[in-house]
Amino acid sequence: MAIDPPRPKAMPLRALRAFEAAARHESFVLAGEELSVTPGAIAQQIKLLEDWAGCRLFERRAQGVRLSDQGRAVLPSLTAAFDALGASAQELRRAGMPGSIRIAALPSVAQLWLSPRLPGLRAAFPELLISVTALEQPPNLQRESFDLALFFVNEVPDGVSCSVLAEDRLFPVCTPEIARKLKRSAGPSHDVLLHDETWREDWSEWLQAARAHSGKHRHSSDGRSGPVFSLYSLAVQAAIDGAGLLIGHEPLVAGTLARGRLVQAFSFSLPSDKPLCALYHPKGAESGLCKQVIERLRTD
Amino acid sequence: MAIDPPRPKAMPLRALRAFEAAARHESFVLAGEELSVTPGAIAQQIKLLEDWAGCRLFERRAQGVRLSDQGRAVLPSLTAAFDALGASAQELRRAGMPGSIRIAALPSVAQLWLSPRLPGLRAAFPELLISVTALEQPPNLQRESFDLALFFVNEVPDGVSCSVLAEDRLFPVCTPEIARKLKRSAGPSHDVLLHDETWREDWSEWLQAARAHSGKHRHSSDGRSGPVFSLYSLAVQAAIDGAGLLIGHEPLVAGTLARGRLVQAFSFSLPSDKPLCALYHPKGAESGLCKQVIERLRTD
DNA sequence: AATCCAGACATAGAAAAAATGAGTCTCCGT
DNA sequence: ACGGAGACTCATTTTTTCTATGTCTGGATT
Repeated sequence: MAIDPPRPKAMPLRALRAFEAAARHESFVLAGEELSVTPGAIAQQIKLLEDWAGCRLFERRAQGVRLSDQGRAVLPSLTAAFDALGASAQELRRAGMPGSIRIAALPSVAQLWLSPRLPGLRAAFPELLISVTALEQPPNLQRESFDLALFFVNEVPDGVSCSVLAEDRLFPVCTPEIARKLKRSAGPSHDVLLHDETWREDWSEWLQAARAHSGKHRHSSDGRSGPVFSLYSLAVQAAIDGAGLLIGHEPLVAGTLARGRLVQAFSFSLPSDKPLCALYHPKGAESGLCKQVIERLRTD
Repeated sequence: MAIDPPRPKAMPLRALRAFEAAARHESFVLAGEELSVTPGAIAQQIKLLEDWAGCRLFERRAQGVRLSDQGRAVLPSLTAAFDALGASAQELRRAGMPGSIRIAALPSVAQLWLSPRLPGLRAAFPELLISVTALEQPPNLQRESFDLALFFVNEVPDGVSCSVLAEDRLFPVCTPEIARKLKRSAGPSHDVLLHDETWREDWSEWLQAARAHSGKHRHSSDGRSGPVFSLYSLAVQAAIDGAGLLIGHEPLVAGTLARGRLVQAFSFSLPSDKPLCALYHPKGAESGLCKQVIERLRTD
């Protein structure tokens, strides 16, 4: 009669977090990215949790993992629990640093859109401590300690508020000199196409839409050739330096266009379905402040 | 302009758990006991969290800690979040081991009350896997993986169901030989009093109540003298061996009394306000099974 | 007033947990 | 058949967490 087996171990918190992320993405690679660890670390945590729980949480397949029924059953409540935990933690953190606002933004947005507006923002809220962090992906506002996220998005997770700052339109831009040359050749057939790492399909999409629209703008490479920049602002700089044609995102190149350093190369512009949005947590203690900041940014 | 500070670290889960426990108890010592670590470990985790959040969570005083306002503000939601997390984790674990029931019980209850009933229970539920763990304190059923907890309690935490298995009464017990001797001396004035570690006040309380009731039963030591046993079952065994007088808890000595090994030494018995209860989580997947088991135990 | 004591703290060192890195395997799609 | 993506394992390294020990503080006790 098994009296007194060792007291069952407390739930493995990190393993639960790893599982929650992995289950949500149905991928160890993506979970690893979310938590900033390697996929191997996720795999180990999952194994740990499987041992603790006594059942398989994922079906392993060569091309990825698939959530087991048991795993699927608890995922919603687990996610809700971690969101609640995140909310509490953020509440704590905000209590610790009142009168400050943490902004997350796409690197290109931070540099090309937000940066010029920061002086005005500081002037409008002199007491406010502003910090800006560049992220490739929108953070989970329920979990991570940002008050405001500036990204191009078209769908918003539950429990997050969204305010559109600017619509996005795609069109090729280049220096005025190159534009004059293009006037004669009627299309970018053989010109250098500049690309951004995170928007590699921009040229393909624009070319396809432009052809459908006007029959023109055939390009030899179908929009895949040319140098790729890891930061959009570098690509913009290259375009300013006359290195070739870049697909401009309207909110990001507006300033440069206004200063005449770049011009719209062709009249066709492709509306994007992902406007530049300000995302924020409506329950955040600073959400009133947040709204004021957004209003200021939008009207700047 | 501080672009791109290092990405803020994810919330420190263990530190949050430590804080939640410490805040709930307003004591690092108790929190340490709950989590099975030293108070120093709790203090370190708290410091970590304070650094992360950027504010003091406790006021330190020589005689203990006092929760700060910020800390107090988040405690309810934090507790709720961890309860939710615990519920999810337990759900996972139950999925992993269906058809089993984990019982936590006071060591004395496990040995003296539950043990004799286990064969009957196994007979009634042949397929059921039963595990029994002895604990000094009732576990938090929201967090720990027990389906059923058997303890003497008079108040039940929120969200936990309680079924009374037996009322408790306190009265001195001893061997029949000693009882005969006592008949002549009219009270336990100079006899050896046996004590249990976790119920050290039993003798004092019984003596006080007995004196108030009948004016008799004065004891030279006021109920503080005599050997102390770390397990009640050892004290019972000592009493059976004629080592002295022990305060019997009715549900725990009923069997021994029935077998005639011990007898009630004096007629006065003190009703306890803490009946022997079966605690269980009403939302547990196995709670139907749980109720059947309780019913079986109660009628045994 | 002197002493005791409980509880919190700091530090160093030990122990445990987690993460990495490299190499392997398996299936999918070409 | 081949290449690639994704996950696995295992050994190693790094980080985190815990303990052990001694100190300090302020209320309670004598």
